[in-house]
Amino acid sequence: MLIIAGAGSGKTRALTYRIAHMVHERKIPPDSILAVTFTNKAAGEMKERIAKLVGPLGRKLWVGTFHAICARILRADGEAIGVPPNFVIFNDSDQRALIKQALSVLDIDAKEYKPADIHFAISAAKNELMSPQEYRRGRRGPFDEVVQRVYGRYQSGLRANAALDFDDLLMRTEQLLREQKGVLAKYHERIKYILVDEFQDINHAQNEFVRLLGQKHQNVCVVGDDDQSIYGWRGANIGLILDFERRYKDAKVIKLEQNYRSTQKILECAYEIIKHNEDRRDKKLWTQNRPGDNLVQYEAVDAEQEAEWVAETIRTQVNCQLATYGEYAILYRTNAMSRVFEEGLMTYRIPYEVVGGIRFYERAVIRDFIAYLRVLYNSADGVSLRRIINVPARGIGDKTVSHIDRLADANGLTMHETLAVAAKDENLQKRARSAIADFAEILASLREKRESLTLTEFCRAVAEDTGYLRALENSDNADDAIKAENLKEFVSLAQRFEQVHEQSDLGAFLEHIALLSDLDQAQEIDSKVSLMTLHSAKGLEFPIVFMVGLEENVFPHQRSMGDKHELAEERRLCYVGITRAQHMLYLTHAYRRTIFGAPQNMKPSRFLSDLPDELIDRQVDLSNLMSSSVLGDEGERAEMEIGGRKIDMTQLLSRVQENGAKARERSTALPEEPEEKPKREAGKSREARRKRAEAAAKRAGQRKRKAVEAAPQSVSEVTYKSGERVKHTKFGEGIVVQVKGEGSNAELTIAFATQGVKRLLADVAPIEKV
DNA sequence: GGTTATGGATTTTTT
DNA sequence: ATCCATAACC
Repeated sequence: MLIIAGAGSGKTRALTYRIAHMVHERKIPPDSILAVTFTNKAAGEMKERIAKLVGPLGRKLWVGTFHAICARILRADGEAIGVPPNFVIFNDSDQRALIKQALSVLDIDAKEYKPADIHFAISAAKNELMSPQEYRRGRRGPFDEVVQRVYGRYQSGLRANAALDFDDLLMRTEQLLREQKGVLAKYHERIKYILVDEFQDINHAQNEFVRLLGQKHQNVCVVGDDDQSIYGWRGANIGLILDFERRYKDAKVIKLEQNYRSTQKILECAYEIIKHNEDRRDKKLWTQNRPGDNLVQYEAVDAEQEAEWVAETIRTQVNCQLATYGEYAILYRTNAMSRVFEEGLMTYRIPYEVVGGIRFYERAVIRDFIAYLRVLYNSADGVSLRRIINVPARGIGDKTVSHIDRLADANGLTMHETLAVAAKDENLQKRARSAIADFAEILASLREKRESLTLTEFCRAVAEDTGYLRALENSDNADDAIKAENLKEFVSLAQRFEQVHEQSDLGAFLEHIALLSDLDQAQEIDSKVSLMTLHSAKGLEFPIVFMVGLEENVFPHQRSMGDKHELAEERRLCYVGITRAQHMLYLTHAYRRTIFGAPQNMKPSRFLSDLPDELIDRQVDLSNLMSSSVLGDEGERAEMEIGGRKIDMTQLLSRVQENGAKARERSTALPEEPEEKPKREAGKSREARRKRAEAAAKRAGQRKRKAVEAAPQSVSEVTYKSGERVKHTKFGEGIVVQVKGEGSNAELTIAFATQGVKRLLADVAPIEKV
């Protein structure tokens, strides 16, 4: 069965009710049902909802992500194709390290062939189930040649480390099921019903996995929406959802087109965006919900103002009890954009939660510690060993390490085994030898302890015996204190894992953290504004949504420019964002944004101009006019172009009061008294939060100082600020839109109601404030 | 061998 | 603006 389910049409509900029906009405044993999702979040949610419907029986269901399920299959049966049962899972940075190693072995310049690009190519090949040998079919460039060689080397590197990468989990499972008929038969026996969520995001390897598992019983039910396919860059192939009908000849196709989530106006806008895409199944969602309010578009001068406006809007609404913080989401295109919004929210003391982004597990300390655990779990893992061989510094530097490398190569041993050899090698300095011996001793004693200790105790022992924790605590580097805290936090995380999971040995724990990257999700997310990328927002809904940074080259992203398919994907991403909103949607953009530390002029996103005027209320903050790039030199009619729209100056003038009041409000809202640091939430990234809070406080301080400096030096001088109304003896009334310089030397740019825009000197021009 | 200074690249989205 | 790799210095 193929269920084409539009956004907000109750897709997860359809899946969970189907499962409940199968269990309750059809008396199908729950352990013969497999439900597959893409994200842990989705898997968790599904488990929860099924548990509610089905009760304790539901726990026997097999629910998980593709990767988690494959890992489980490979642990159980992978040995048949040479996958070691205690394999570790390499993440991005491990993979990158291995690729760099391969590049240096093959003597290829990492500057010419970027590891990231090669990684991407290898990953793509694996998603297409292509081996290194098959890689070059139909490709013949120097880059492809390099990729092929690195790919081969990389795979043997993985093997030598007893490791699999994310893509291997899929590729090797496919291989296992394809080659080992006995294994396949075993799983056919076990799994009779397969359900797949978000089928539009499926890639070739995953599709093959489903096909092999489902081919016997032909009972496969998939749910998806081609308009929400946003993972093409990861190998997802929309074609496969179409292929489904061909593959399963008597498949039923069901369309869910009623939306239960959003207002009519929001849906209308979503449709206006998506309808521009070609090659989509034409469908139009409808709803019985109320029409709702118009969407609001806000234009800011710069990203800071944009963030401030968002924060202010949220605070005002919450203060008026129109909503609670937990009902808001701020969605942006790239993670890098979260920061400016975090600062804005902090200034207004609004509690928030960043979903995704810099993760706990990606921090250097934590990765170091995990590397220790991995080495102790799987002694073949040389990548991890290399990472921690000199952490904390113990006198085994690069020179010594490459010597060990050579020894390992020469003797055909793992790096770990080579330690014993190296400790006796006369070619090494005595100091290095004893350092190596001490290190090997630490590892050996820890490995022994592993037998008798619980997971938590063992983690504690690793932190202490390796001297890592001590080194961090004794350091006088301020950052190290934070790192020590992190380490302890990690140990208590292990403790929590041990309490929650029945199977809580080291292997299970390592797998858990390898596959679950954002375990530190908020518990009390209900009371906080959620910040996340548009990608992470897929599958979620929020009463009030801010889509921010709607600017060309940000969204649609620069890298998608010029490619029709990628632009179509950006458009789908926009569609996904809009359809997250239940009651209200705000769309914001800024004319200036700092990218890579350099301020850039930005243009409003093309997506904004696709929205129908009558559904959008545009809020143009007058200080936009400060941006001279948007000033037009209009004549008598005194029209100006702002954001591609003609604005009548008289209208503009009528807004002056409002804006002036707002500006005054804003300047008083800004810290008069020293900024009291926003309440911090316990839990994830406490110190990251602290750092950011400090940065924000600093900024606020600077801003304040600036304000003081800008104040008139002498009372006799008249100073002008943008947004103020002035009267010129000849030109009549106008608004100051830009002030260059200070005091009487200032050059003012003034927009006059009848005479257009003029540049005047403050102390010469015959003007006075109105 | 360890620590600090400097220059260059870097940011799409995720299991 | 910040992270990372390499070079210079202790």
